[in-house]
Amino acid sequence: MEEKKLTLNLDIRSGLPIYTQIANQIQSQLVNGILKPGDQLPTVRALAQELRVNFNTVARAYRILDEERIISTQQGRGTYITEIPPPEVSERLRRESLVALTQRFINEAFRLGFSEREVSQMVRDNLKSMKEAAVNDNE
Amino acid sequence: MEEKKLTLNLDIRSGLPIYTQIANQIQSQLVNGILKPGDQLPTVRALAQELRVNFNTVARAYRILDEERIISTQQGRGTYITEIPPPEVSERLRRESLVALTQRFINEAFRLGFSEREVSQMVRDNLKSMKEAAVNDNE
DNA sequence: CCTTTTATTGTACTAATTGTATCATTGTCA
DNA sequence: TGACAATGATACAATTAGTACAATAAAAGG
Repeated sequence: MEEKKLTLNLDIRSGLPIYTQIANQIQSQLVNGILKPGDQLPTVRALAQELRVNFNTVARAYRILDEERIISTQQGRGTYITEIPPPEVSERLRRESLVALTQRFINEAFRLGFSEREVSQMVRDNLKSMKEAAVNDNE
Repeated sequence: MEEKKLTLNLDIRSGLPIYTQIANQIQSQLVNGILKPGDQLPTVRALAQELRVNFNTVARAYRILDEERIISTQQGRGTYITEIPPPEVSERLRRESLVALTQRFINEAFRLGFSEREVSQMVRDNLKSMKEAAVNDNE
């Protein structure tokens, strides 16, 4: 669950940009179970050296996967595979997990002495500021 | 009121720096009553060893909490939860803990692939059914 | 007891490692 | 050849680790 070698095969003639190839192959290795949630990916510089590529190209691949929430890149620390919503999980189980998650959240909030009003207000505010942040990202 | 074990859970995939995670969790344990005023926290080196982290990382977390007057760090002696949190501080802590709790909840829900709409709907439903249950209890 | 020594604890400063941002260069294709 | 996408170069910022130090407490010696 740590420090995989991460063997990638780049093909110059494929026509696909290098960063796309890197991103695709990491994603497919995750789907195939070669990479697992929690795994640390090589640093942008290490993988770049291995692939004989500029590290910004690797960083770009990582950024794509990060935006898709497949990995989590953290300045000063490294990049890690995140959990993925398992596609094989049924919609019913998915909903159930949200229900459970929500109940835990609300119970905890009540235990801290917050009112129903405070809780729903906080959820609204939080969702709103999140949406605004997303909008800013697109401008 | 002394020498708690202080169980913390670091998540490398959370995207938050370790020092932030440590500070947040100590703060929330105080709000939740797991830690109490006057409690001595582990030494920076002890907690660092336990978490497999450099002790400066723990020291940074402690410094953050110290600046917020939540703990008192004393060179040569140790670090302690502040004795009497001023009322405005404890109220602030209470609110901040709700913010943090809400953010964790929403992040987790998004990570599971739920939309903003689904999340807010689920919170509404859950609060509503809770209120109804409370009414039934009083009949 | 009091003083000196040693151990323990947090602090300060710096270095190393990591990802990010910005702009320049290259190459391809209409 | 001009525009645009891909890649490279360079400087930067954030996080964590390494080392030396200072303050306090505890232990030792007299």
